Amino acid sequence: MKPSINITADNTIKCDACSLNQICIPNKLTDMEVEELETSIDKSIKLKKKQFVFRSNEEANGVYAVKSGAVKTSVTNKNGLEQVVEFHLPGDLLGFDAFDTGKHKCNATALEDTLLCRISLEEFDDLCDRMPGMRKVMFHQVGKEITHSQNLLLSLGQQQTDERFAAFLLKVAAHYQSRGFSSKEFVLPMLRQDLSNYLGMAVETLSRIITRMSDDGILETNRRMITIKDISALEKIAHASCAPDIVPPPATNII
Amino acid sequence: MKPSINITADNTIKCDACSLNQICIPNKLTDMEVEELETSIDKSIKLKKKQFVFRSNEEANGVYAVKSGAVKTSVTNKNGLEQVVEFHLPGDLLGFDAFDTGKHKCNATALEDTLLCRISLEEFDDLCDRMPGMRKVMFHQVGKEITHSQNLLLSLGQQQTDERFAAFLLKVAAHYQSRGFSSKEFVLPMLRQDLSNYLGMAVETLSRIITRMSDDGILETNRRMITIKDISALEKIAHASCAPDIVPPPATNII
DNA sequence: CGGGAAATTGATGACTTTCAAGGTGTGTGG
DNA sequence: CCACACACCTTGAAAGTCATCAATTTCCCG
Repeated sequence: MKPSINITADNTIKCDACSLNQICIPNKLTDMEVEELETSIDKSIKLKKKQFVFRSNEEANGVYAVKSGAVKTSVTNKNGLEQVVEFHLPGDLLGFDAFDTGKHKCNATALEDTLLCRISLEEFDDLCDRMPGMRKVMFHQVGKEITHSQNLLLSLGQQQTDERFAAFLLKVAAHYQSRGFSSKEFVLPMLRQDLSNYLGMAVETLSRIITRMSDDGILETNRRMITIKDISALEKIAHASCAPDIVPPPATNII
Repeated sequence: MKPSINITADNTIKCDACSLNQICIPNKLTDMEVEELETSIDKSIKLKKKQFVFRSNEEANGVYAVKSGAVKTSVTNKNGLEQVVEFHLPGDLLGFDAFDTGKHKCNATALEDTLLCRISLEEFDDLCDRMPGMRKVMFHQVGKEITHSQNLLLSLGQQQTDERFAAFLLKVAAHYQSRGFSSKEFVLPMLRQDLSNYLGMAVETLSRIITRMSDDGILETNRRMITIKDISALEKIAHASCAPDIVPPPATNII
């Protein structure tokens, strides 16, 4: 485990000049609101690989945005077993797991050297009170996290290992595409260990899946760089678990 | 699939007379707030087994509280595969999956004949604006759902089938105990099918686990009635997945 | 450049699913 | 009120998937 350092970096880039402003908090705010937000942000959080952003049961210090690098969030049971809950890439927010109790429910760890922006909880609360756009940010984020958890549950509960990995790749590809990057060629910033944990399988299983898909010409890998060669094959694998006799249930609601 | 009926029942019980008022919304409100809440509740929702409370992608009609019976919520993928997300017992709330977009993300189905109370979204929004207690209810509920999803993820990703079932039983037992009922003897209102789906295993696997635990004297079952005979054995099974060489990570935080 | 962590590969076997059949209970209609 | 049908649950046998263990290779960092 790396030592804890909280370096203060230079702090010159304003939100409206930040390359992430369309996918970060500002995209839901007016120019005036951004101006005000600006004064409340600590843009100097610098983390080295394996350092914690925050830890479970800890009093929350604020809400974070990933500027560069990557962060994983995970929960741990009393036996020390870890389950990775989400990977946070540039533009993603984290820290909302504490917004009801004030204490974090999961651990957040830097996967590589990472830059973060932070708003303190008090200021975030205050901004939520005064800015409708900020409440939108919060609702949107919490809804996103709930949806994410449900999808992951569906994946872990119902899909085979290769289906899960294919679906994961497609999700990451869509993520990068929506941010203007290549959806065919990208870096997976996490260890195989973390990814296999997230996908609910052994490292060896993940490794074998990747090898098999490479052999089949579906993708190419060079360490953490992934190149998708046959996206339709990937889609076919991701949706393989199709029960033939499923019919959509009729709409019998109470209202 | 049962037909859709929306019967209006008699509506005489006030919240402060309801046996669930300590575990339902009123427990976070002042007497005056309850008085006001009272006027906004439709207490007449009556569902038959297998009817939907609401369905995925549907415009949300409100927030619900289970008065009697039981409801399951589940998500479905494009292949029609279902994953049960949660079982809602008397006193539990549901409908918060729509609170950011206004549209539900999951299906909610009555597991047996069920009575519900409902507040419309508009009135809920309005009450949240005016009553601090109501915001507390919302935050608490959303936090609860996030925590629940994370725990279920941890369970599906890291535990063996019998560990998952044991942990589930202990959770239900704790739930009933906290509501003043027996923690040793209770009814599981859901089908084996739904429970096995929730726990991420085949029905047959669940059935075999139950049989084995009965043979081992850990529990007795009569259809849906469960009697826990040896709770410590159950706890031992639930926590079995203890890796011997896990040490708690040192506290290296950024703040 | 060397040590160690991370990733891959292979062999084996446990756990779980699947398929199939039988049993049990519930509810509905006569 | 009874009987029958159907849905639900249980049990058994066989097959597959995936985890585990162990060894090797690759790559990263100091």
